[in-house]
Amino acid sequence: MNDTNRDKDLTQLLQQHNLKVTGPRLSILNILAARDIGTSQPDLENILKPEVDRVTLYRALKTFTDKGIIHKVFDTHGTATYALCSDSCTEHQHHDEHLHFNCTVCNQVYCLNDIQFPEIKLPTGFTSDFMTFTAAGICNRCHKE
Amino acid sequence: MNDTNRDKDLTQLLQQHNLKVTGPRLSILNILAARDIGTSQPDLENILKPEVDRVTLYRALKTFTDKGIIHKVFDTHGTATYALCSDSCTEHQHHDEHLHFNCTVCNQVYCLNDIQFPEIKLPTGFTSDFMTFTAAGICNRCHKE
DNA sequence: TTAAGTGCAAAATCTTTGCAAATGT
DNA sequence: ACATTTGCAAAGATTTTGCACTTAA
Repeated sequence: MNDTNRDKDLTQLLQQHNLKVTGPRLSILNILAARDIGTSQPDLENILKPEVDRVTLYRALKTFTDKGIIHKVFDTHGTATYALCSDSCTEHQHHDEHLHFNCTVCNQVYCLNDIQFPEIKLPTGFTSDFMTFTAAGICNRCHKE
Repeated sequence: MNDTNRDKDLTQLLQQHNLKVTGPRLSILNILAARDIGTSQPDLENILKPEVDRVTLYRALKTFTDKGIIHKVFDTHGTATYALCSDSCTEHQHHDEHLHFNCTVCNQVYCLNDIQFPEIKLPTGFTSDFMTFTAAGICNRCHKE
């Protein structure tokens, strides 16, 4: 997809959620859309500096998360990374039950959508509505380099 | 186990790692040993306040983690919780590959040692040496209440 | 005795809040 | 035009660092 088409998509994405289409918001979404991996707030801050104010970034991430446009995935250090939601995410519920891979070299978080989530039987008395699975190691790009 | 025996164990635990046996350290380890669930730094801080200084707590948690006495487990909000290591953890490597359960009511983290870790096949080019699995939901105690 | 550990103060970070100015619709 | 969004400043919260005093061994 070329940049023009992506911008158009992202514009629609914002409009669909009754959010105004602004420069900072498009910049943030463009990065997330282009990278296709989870990106942390500090990383986004560095990429967008100094065009986008840090506070604007915080607020945009919160707004996007609340609206169901992006979701948080935590890397193995507990740092939040952000990624665009699939279409099935809504304002009220996120569907993010796939595996994640956190590369210890580039520290990015991959969504492994193709791998089936394992079946887990919890002990008696425990009920779960949300599960996360994260593997840490070295990704294919970092292996090659 | 009664408190006297536990103190003796924890004293030995510190000595085994060439750490001095001090009041703050025993207090921290006592809480972790008694609770048998992951406990966050803020929770520990409140429990130990005002006997133990916040800075001392930070430093003790870091020292214990470095020495392989405790390890971090992240809850589903990315907050670190701390739990005593099993014997197989060493200064050089932690073995914490069991399932965790994070109750959304009491927010505590349970280690589900009895449940087998699922087998996962990663995509080509990805290698992993560490995996985490966390289920979020309601624990058996909170269901009863 | 003395190296390790503690506690206080202060610095450095990280995150949120308030508000006036700018901007999208 | 007007509500939303932004950017700056400042407040608040969290974490780290420096250093003199204390304490376990």
